[in-house]
Amino acid sequence: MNDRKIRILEAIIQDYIQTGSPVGSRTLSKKYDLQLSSATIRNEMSDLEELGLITQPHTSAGRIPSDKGYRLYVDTLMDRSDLAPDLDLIIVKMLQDKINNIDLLLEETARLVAMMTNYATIASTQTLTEITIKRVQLIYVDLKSVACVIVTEANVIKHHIIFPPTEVDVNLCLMLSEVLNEHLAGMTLKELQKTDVRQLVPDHETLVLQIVCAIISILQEEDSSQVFTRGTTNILDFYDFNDLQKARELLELLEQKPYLTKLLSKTSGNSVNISIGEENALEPMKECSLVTTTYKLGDCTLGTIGIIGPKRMNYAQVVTLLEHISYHITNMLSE
Amino acid sequence: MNDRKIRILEAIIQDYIQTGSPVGSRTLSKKYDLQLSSATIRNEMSDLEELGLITQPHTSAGRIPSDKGYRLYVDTLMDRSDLAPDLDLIIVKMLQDKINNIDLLLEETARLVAMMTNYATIASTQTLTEITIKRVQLIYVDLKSVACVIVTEANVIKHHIIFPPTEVDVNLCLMLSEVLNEHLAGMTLKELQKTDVRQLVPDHETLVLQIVCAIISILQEEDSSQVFTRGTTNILDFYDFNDLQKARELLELLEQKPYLTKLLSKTSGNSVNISIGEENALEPMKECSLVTTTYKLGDCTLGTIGIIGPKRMNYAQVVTLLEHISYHITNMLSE
DNA sequence: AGTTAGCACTCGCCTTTAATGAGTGCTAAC
DNA sequence: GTTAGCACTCATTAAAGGCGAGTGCTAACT
Repeated sequence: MNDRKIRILEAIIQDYIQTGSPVGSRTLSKKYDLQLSSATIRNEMSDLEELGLITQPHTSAGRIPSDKGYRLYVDTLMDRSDLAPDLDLIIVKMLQDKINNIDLLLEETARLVAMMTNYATIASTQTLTEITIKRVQLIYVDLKSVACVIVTEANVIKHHIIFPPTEVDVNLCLMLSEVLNEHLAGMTLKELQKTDVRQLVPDHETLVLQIVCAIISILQEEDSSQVFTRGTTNILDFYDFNDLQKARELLELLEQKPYLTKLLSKTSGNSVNISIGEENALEPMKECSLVTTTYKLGDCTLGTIGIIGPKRMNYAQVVTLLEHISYHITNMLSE
Repeated sequence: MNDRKIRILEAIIQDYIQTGSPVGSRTLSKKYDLQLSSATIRNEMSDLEELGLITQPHTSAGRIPSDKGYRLYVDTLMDRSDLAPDLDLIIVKMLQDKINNIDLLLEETARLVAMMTNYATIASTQTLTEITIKRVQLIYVDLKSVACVIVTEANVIKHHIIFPPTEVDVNLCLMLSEVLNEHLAGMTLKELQKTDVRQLVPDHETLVLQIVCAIISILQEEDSSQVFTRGTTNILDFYDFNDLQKARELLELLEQKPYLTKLLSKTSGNSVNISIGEENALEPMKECSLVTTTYKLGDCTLGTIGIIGPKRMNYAQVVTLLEHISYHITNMLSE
């Protein structure tokens, strides 16, 4: 791997990302300032193919980058492109009035990212298992039903309606709210599960148990994590007409929350994550790349944003955009 | 329009719904028990075309039903097919444990319908403008924020977080909850808007005003109506490969809540509604049919279910299914 | 030894051409 | 009023041929 090979590989990847058709030696020698004849480039390309960085779709076609080639590119070659400064402004403007409602914020973010990139976008709130409870409140609905509302550390509000075995009244609800608040505020799900709540209110042991079960189910239910997808139809552009079937499978997958949650769950660390082609676990994603990032409140991950594009997506643009979005949201949330 | 024409029209529509390719006179005379030669049928078909009930995609092709033809069919010709009795059981089983959470119920319903029909399915909760408030509760979150939770007549719970101008405490929240409950419970949005709330708690006029505004915005916000779509990829089957573009437009439309709400808002009456081809207002829907129904609690419409299929959809099956689903949900909810 | 020009060969893609067959309208006979 | 027969239409499919981008290999050049 000499410097010349690197330059040629970079040119191939850039050209392929731009045009979408296999890149030939003649194109490279003419379009890029490599100072080499097409024959020399052909020799180098042959080597690059042996190294597994590029492949030929068929004999007598140009070369396209392999997964390994893309990986090398995003890891070492790619330089972050700058984001147009007015885009920063737009991002902040579009999102700042949604900052009080995390669901709306997510939805808007997904819309925005999809619009700016023309790729499919997913945004999700984290499951609440590691978030602490800030407040618990029971609301008397009628004789036979009580709404159980919890507010988490991140000001996310969730609720669940329960039907107690015996009739209830307003005062009971208030009293229990007070007791529960006192004992449960500040706990995470794990702590809550370890707590023995049966002694809290001796007269209403079963009711309290029922309520705490409801809270636990709110926190751990998959349903507590919202997921939004936007711009999914862009997927139809990734594939050629003949394998519409594949695009369809992917679209179907994006309709199902469990898969989406799984897809985004791998996002780790505090920067941008990239998963290319075969690196993706899910079958329909193996022709795609996934770029994800998270946004946080303090140390606590609140949600994830992901972009699904073709393997030949504009990584530089996408990474830059996600970095900025994540930065702005994290910033706004911490105020 | 003699009886023979009706029989021929019916045969054409049935055959086209089944096969999807234009129906010719010879096919009709052989496949259906009309006791007529193809030549006679040709003459009748020519008449049916003049009446605007069928059309030819091009000279020398068979006939396909026009929108007007389908309309006649669903209005007078179509006989309800029976639903397999075990399907009734499945419907009840799948839905009954979601009955306490209207959002989950909807999501599951959409999934179920999409699975059973292989058409795209939409389900939405109604906007809450005409529903009465059953209970209001303020939850003290921290010094600077208060969660405002309302429970509606249908046990739907909604919330909104507000940031009062001055600091608050637990007792203030409880006191205000009590007062608001006393005065607002039983009101609909319209009544609420007419009410002058400024005198309720003289010491906290602005706060109360802010809270009531929050309630109003919860009730009237478009966002308060959840919409779920399932099986949207089935749309790709409706169109041929060449006008993939149209399918795409429709898919895009189904990603945008305002359009979906608009689409379903036309559903009226208490039975099943059918809208065929050009009868649909939205451009990308003009190649489709939409079948909708509602489910209710008492007199109050709680939500809508809609199925989007090709104009040649199996109306009998879809109508029957929706009737049953609507019946079961309405039934379950009223318990 | 590295680089380049030249050449034969490959193969996907596009266009043209021809064949096929389902279907129609019209006419004349039953 | 119904039906058989016939000429005609036209989308669809398959085969054939030309085009062009691209490759690998060889031999010559620096």
